[in-house]
Amino acid sequence: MTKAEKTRNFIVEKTAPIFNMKGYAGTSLNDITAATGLTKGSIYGNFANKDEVALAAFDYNLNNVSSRIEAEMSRQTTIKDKLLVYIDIYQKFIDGSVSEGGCPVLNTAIDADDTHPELRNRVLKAVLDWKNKIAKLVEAGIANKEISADQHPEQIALTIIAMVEGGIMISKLTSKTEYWSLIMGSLKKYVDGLG
Amino acid sequence: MTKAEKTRNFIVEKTAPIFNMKGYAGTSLNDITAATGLTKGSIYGNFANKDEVALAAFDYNLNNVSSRIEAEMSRQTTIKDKLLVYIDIYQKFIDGSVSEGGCPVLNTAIDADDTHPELRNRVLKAVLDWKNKIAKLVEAGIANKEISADQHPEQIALTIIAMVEGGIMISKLTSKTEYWSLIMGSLKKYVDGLG
DNA sequence: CCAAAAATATACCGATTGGTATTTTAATAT
DNA sequence: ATATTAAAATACCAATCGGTATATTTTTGG
Repeated sequence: MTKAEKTRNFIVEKTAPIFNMKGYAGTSLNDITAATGLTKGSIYGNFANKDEVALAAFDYNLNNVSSRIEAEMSRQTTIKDKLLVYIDIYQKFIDGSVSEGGCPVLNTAIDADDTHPELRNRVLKAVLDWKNKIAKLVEAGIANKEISADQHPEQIALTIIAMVEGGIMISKLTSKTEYWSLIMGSLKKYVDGLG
Repeated sequence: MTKAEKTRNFIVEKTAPIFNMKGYAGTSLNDITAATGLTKGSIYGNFANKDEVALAAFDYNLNNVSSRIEAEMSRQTTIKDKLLVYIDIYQKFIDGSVSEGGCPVLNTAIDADDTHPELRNRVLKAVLDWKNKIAKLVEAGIANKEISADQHPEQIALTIIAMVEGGIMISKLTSKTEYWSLIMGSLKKYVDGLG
């Protein structure tokens, strides 16, 4: 890893939580230099512009959550347990014990969908990938009789994502982990009722 | 209504969709003057600062959705049908046939929760009021035997809000009304299963 | 250790930000 | 109709915005 690569990573690590909390328009270059301790010249020596930093920060934030989810999923044996890993993982993103600012998918979707096409495309891909991943899990669950055959994989995937992301919005806004538990209780019941 | 009141309303009407789409930090005073055709002097003659415009715009956007929901709810007779009015109402907010930028509660919650305490407090109150309103409906449903007595009103309220708001995020981001239909299909099933 | 190259810091740029003091225009009450 | 008041437009402000050219410092290969 060259010095430039190290610095690039360093900048992304330090600014990713800021972009996640303040959004693209709300994060200034002053925020970026303050968080890194670097100067504007150094930032622009490693990134062409603010957009590139924001895009890299989103990728970093997304990988941060999806890698944790993937790791936890591989520890689970049943499909239903795999579908429920979001509950524990995202709790940590809500209470701030892991990253700051909540879910980057939700934040970036709201932040960028009417304002920043490039960023929107990335989070769009993330949501579609997420949906397809869950749908495939459901198909596997149908194949091994864990889930009944009359279930609609895509619908289940979308419903799970909606409950998770909606739950994050509510719990983060209200700072009530109890609300997260209640909503996730409904999700458990939903997944349990799939077959 | 005095001239000043008229102008105030005019400014709020014109800028409300912009704040809903671009967020607080993303909406500049230039956006405001461009949307209204007024000058900065006129804006600041009617509002103390940008914050006041943003707060008034949120109130306007919130009232826009909640008044439509209330009107549609009063047309429904059963509790379950009342709980399902969000499906049709919010579809119009997603496809842009009514207002622009999606749900102001979701947008403002994500935009403000880490950045703008005053705006956050307003949307926080909106979500809690919304939750309490649904919980009361559920209690009425339990009272008239429409919903079984072992159901948890607050949990149901939070679950419905989560599914609606999560569904809005997905459907707006992907521009797929089909996804909205699928998620709302799950909501219907959920509400139907309450008793 | 030393020269070439790479990375960072400094100093600056025009444009835009939110906001204000003052002047001009429009509305209103007598 | 006119004097008074209210509202809107003009012209300005310092600060910050994203970005760049250049100088200085580090790193790296020989």
